[in-house]
Amino acid sequence: MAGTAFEELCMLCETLAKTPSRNAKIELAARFLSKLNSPSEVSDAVRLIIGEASKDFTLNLGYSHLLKALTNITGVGEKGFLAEFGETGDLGETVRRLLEKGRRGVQQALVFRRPTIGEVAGVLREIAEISGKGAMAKKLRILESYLKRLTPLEAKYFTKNLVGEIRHGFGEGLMEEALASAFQASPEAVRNAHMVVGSLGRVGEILKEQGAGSLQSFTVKPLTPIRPMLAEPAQTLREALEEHHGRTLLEYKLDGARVQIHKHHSQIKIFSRRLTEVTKSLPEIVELAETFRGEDFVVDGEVVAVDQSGRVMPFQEVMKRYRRIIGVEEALSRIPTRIFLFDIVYLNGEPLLKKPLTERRQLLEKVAPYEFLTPQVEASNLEEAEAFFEEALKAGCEGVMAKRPSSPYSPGRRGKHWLKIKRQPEVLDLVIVAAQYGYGYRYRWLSDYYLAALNGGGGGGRPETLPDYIEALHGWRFRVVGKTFKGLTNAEIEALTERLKGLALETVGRTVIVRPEIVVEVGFSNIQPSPQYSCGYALRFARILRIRDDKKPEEADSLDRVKQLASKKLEG
DNA sequence: ATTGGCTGCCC
DNA sequence: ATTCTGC
DNA sequence: GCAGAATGGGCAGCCAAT
Repeated sequence: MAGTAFEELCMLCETLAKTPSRNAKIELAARFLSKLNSPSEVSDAVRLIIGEASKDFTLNLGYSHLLKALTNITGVGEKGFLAEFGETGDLGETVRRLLEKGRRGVQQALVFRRPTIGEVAGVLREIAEISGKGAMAKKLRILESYLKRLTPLEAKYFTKNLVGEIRHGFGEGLMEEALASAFQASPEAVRNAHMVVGSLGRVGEILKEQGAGSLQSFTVKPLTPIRPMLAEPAQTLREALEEHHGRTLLEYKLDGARVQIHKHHSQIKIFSRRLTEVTKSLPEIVELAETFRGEDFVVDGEVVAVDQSGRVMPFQEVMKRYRRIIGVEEALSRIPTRIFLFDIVYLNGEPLLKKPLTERRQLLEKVAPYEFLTPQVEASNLEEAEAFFEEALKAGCEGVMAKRPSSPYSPGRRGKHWLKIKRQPEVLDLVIVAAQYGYGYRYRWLSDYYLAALNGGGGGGRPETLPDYIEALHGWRFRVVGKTFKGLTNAEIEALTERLKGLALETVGRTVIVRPEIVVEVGFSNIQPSPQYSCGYALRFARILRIRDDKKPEEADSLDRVKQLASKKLEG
């Protein structure tokens, strides 16, 4: 049977974008999916509708390559591209409009047979598979030839899939519902299968091929990663205790990287939070896992970097190990790691997802020696909880996790079974020295702000980066220590945009450098050494807490204060 | 052989 | 990762 | 309360340019 046209999928996406009601979106998508011809077509369609394709295989092709290809096809340069982009804030829509204005090489899209869903997915797969010398040129050639033969509408959604931003308000969660509706399965069964197999496209394929009944057999099995269970943020320990009815299990929340360790017979694999394999980067963890008891198991934990004396090192240090595949041996001795396990979801033939946490913890204690487990206490009052929290901070943690003792392991879910309580953010008053126009629904607003501290001297020299240039324009009176788009409501962003436009000094691309007059109170979790900002410091997880109209820029915090806070952290 | 731009993935 | 917003 | 959107700093890897 002939495949369904990709254009039909594009039209569905256009309708989804215009439909606000979630239920209506689900019905539209379900109707579309149930019409499709084959399991592989369902798989491809699901991926292309929610943008899973670009995440499933790595394209190594993005914005700049797209710009290059577009320049070759339409003759429009970066300026023309930015001008068009500024009209909508959407890459896909920009491509559509530019192609409508005309392309070189008299490639009439209509001359070609319309590509099917399977063909478009195949091209993306093809692009992903190219590597080695000359790879970029080859990828670009394919991209260009494809952009030439697609209609503008098709090119829009091809582009959106390329860069992975679909932006029609229809993501994984709603696709799960749509698949359930299209194939008469329960949403829970679809969700469960998704969490275990990792890809919704694959779930759709199975549904089309084997029907809804087949989903029941899906559960954890060693060497196939499942999506890790997630935690919801909570403000206070009190809140966590209340949520868990006065009795909760507290664990260290370490600032490392999530790992899922699988053992099957003698084979060991380690997976990251997003299910990529990191086994080769962590040979010492593999060696360690070989000593654990249990023929087959799947355990969940956090890997952190430690120094020679075993003290937990900052997050940046693990990252030097985490996805490294070149020079692993050398890095191994330079940056030792340590594993902290906190859960087990499979042991010797038996999935443990439905067992209560307390029971899983007991099994985990039988599998791995105590020193490799995350410290855990049971707290039934605030004093106990606070004492443990303090202890966790002293040990170098970002805070604690609070887990409901009876909770099952719900892969990929973020719920109140697991709560994370982080230490209070640190605060600085900083000056907005520049702002950037946003993307998507924020494209008309200056929604992203460069934050700077007062300079006590230093700086100067030839500007090399945009932050340098901003600092130079202000006579190096301020030093940029971060950038944020978080914390303000849309109404506040809109109002701030108007104020900032009135303070504009110079525009560079989509960035507006402004007179340094607006002071904001900024919360953040950390100050880290920065290779990016020339002052050498950067804020982690910065967000605006409030606008300080009561403060003048010269009353903002200084770079010296930033330095002090950073070094205090190191001693602590 | 090194450097730099870019992407993808950690948080 | 964090934050806000519409359903 | 959930799902989705918008976007941060910094790391390694890959490839192209020098």
